[in-house]
Amino acid sequence: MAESPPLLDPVQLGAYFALIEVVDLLRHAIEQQLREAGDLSYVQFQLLARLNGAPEGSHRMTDLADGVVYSRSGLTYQAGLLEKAGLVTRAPSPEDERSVTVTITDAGRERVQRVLPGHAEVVSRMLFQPLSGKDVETLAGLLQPVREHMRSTPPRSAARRRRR
Amino acid sequence: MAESPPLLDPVQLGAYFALIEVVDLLRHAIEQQLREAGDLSYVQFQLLARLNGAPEGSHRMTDLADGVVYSRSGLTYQAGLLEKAGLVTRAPSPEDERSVTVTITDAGRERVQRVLPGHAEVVSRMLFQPLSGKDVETLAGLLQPVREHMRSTPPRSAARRRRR
DNA sequence: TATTGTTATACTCTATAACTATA
DNA sequence: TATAGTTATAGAGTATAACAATA
Repeated sequence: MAESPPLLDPVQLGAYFALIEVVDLLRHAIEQQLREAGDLSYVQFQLLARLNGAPEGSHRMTDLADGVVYSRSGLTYQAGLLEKAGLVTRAPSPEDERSVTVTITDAGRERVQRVLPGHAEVVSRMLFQPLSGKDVETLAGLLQPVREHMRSTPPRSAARRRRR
Repeated sequence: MAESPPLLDPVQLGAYFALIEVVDLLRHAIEQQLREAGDLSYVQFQLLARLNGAPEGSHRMTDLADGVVYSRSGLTYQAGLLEKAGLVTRAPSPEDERSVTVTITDAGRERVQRVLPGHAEVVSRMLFQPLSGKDVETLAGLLQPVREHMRSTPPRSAARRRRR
């Protein structure tokens, strides 16, 4: 049996560690800002923001889950919190009685607006301040293919994640 | 009052979203791998890895906390779990009786070794597969200054984080 | 039968505040 | 007084499995 070479070279390790640390610090700061400015968790903000950007301010639960949450029950839980807070409503979908349509309320839109400036400020200050415009383009250009690759690649132990 | 321009331009938004999504998916996959291969959470793995890389396999609690955990009690909790699992030991520091020195055990080192190949495989496959060697260098070069900037910048609401 | 969503439940993790002990 | 760490406690979030209803 041959000795397997290390799977990651030093440059890769550096990129990986930096990536994780940067996002960790950024995310922590954002979560604090969202909590203080609008009493929202990051997941809740993501859900609201997605609804806010949707044509009718609505999505089916299944569509909402995509990319934000990893289990159905997790989404039900978060949607329940948002509903209790009056930021969304839930109603059976007209076309498919099994589905639930989640809709953002006016209060929900206001909440997003209230939180947005501070959110952008944190991202701008922490992430983009040390980067030039050209840098940001480069960064976006590098991450785009990675994102697509991750989205399209079935998580190696598939079964478990049929439903995201 | 002047209308404030959006703080983030479309390219920045794209970079930001991609960054968050990529790390989110990556981290989720890694956490699954670590749990299955070695019954470790990411935080626990980070702590063990740091100890494993330390000169004597030891760190004071305070040093250990740095960058991995955001509250002292959180570290006590995780260190307690690792100790209960026999992966580290804790003992009062010789020089400063207030401090606790955490040391990785042989079992701890074995655990890290057991988990490492799979970890590297996930990172390699998910993150680096779509990137060229040159891309990785560029990415590392972009993230490095951001990382340093974040480390050196006091979190705007300082007081709360005197102790990390 | 397959899909959509909810519920019950159990568990992990995090954070705040109060506390102990040493410097 | 300040620092290092622990404990008690409470809360937020997540995931699995069992379930009900619709397609």
